[in-house]
Amino acid sequence: MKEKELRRSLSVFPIGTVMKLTDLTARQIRYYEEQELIQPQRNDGNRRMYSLNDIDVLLEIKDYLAEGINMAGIKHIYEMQEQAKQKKQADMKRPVTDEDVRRIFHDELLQQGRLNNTDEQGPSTLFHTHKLL
DNA sequence: CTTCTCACA
DNA sequence: TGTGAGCA
Repeated sequence: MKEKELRRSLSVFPIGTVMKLTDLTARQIRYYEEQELIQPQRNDGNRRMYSLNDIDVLLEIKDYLAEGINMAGIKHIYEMQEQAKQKKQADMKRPVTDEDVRRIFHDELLQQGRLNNTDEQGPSTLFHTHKLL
């Protein structure tokens, strides 16, 4: 069950293929990389090469965008996933404190608030992001 | 032909 | 985000 992850991590698709698979423009794909949502590798010719995992993330981003979440919100979602990943180990040994609960609750309120604060643009939001949180 | 970076009548 | 320029 490890070879599979390794294969999904292999960067073998040029941006053109990713565009067709995700329906995103090259501009958007490169922009999301700039936002550190994906980290495609480069081949000898400086061409970006994407992995299946990169494509999965891109597809997820497209869904979040469709649900009205802006880039700031999406970045926070992935930031939290990373935090949860690193914190998981430590939390395994340490019992959950009330401060942990407060932090989690605080982050959720932050994201929900972002739906109203039009710090970016397209405010056709105010939808139901609750099911994601 | 495809992708890259940079810039904006 | 789109789009076009000028390269590789």
